[in-house]
Amino acid sequence: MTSDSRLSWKDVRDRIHEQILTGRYGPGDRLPRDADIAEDLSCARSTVQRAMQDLSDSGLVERRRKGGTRVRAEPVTRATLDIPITRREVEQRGARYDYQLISRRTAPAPRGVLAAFGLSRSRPMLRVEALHLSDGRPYIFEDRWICPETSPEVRDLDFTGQSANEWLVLNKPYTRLDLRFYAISANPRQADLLDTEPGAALLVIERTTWVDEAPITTVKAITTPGYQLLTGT
Amino acid sequence: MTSDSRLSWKDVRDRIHEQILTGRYGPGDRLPRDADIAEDLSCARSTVQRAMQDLSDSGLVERRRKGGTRVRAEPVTRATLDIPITRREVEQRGARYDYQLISRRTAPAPRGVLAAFGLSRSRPMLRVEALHLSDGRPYIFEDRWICPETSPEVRDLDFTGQSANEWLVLNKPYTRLDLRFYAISANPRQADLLDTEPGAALLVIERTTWVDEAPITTVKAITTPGYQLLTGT
DNA sequence: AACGTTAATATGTATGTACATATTTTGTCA
DNA sequence: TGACAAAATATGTACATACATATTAACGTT
Repeated sequence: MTSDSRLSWKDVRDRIHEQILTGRYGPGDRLPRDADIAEDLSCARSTVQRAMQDLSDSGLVERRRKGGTRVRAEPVTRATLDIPITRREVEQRGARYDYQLISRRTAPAPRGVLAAFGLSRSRPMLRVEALHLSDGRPYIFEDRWICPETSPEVRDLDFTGQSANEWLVLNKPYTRLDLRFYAISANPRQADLLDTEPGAALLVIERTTWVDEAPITTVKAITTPGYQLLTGT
Repeated sequence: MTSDSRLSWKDVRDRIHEQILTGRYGPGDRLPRDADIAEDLSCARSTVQRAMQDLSDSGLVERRRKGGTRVRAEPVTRATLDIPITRREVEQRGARYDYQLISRRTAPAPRGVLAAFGLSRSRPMLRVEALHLSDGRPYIFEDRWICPETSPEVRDLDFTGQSANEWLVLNKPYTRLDLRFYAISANPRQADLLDTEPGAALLVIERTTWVDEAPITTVKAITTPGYQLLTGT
């Protein structure tokens, strides 16, 4: 990758990956130590280290100090998921984006919300319901709770122009994120809002964020029928 | 992290992360070059590089040669998803795992399967339908197509004892993976297999894998009602 | 002003060395 | 034999240096 003579860490990674692919090393097998591989390929140990780091990140291999490196015995399917701001998601599909605030009011957080945050005692939070539209048709309905103790600014925001989704993602970076996906049957209200039939199967993307243990927001993004969430490109 | 005097790359990363959190650098802003940060913190540039690499991987920051480092203007919610082998998933919940082969036969791959692989002309593939059970109750129904040209071994496997899920994950590492999630309404057959009502909302996890452009398998994992897919721990 | 070439520059990579850290292994003593 | 301490060891990190590479900025020519 770097030059034609020197070995790049990606070359080393691919080499080892291939040896795993071809069965040279099977699940649970121990690989040679970095230093030996480095000598074998006549490159620096740090180059092997970088390659191994990547293989470890991708879940193919497990490394432990003194224990060495071994191929994962119980492999997992690991993927990275990118969820953009909804506006951007719509626009990137070449559609026109619209946003509609449905409700915004403060109320004591219900049990489900407290559970998502891992809180025990109840407290008032800001609930924002909104609809994202693609080419004028409902796209995602979001039901969001925001903790005003962590984000006092929200008291002065009405979320009519800019969605809470966008404002939070732009202004409230998080240190911890929980994501969950599941399917629900549309209840009458959801069906009405999303312009579909009650009972329709809907994918829900639930997201909860914190800054250092302090809860920021939790949101249920209820998608329209047929919505698909993809990995990669 | 390393010692008490020297600065570890995680320290540097957290420091910069915090400066982004506190608004010292906002979306789109350009950060100082690595070398300057290194001098500021009196550490090596490679330490800053390592920290920046991590911030870049986590989607918080974008780096371009000569262009420098800047805070992502359109942030994304990035998460890593680990999908274990179904057997292990069940066992880790403390439940008993059972597996039931429903059908195994060769047939021309339908359009949807060819589309998933990105193939144009049809060809025969092995279809395997199976049920994973948790404590004797249906857990996931998998509808899988395997390309026998890429994995000739499957011709001699009956998948009665070991599931195709497990065999493939253990023996067929992939180089490319596509994942998609969506919701469906159970049709009568699915409802019957999963012991639920027709019309129930079900989460579907669709997975397609390749080795270097050669298709391995594509599978629809149709989960039981209430199933949730989580990130992190 | 428009365009293509050249220089400048910030990040990316490779290397060697020196320690740090987490485990395992070994050794010792009761 | 068993428990605990000490040595051995493989990975992890930090640093300094040298070069590679991609991209922007500068510059001159038409």
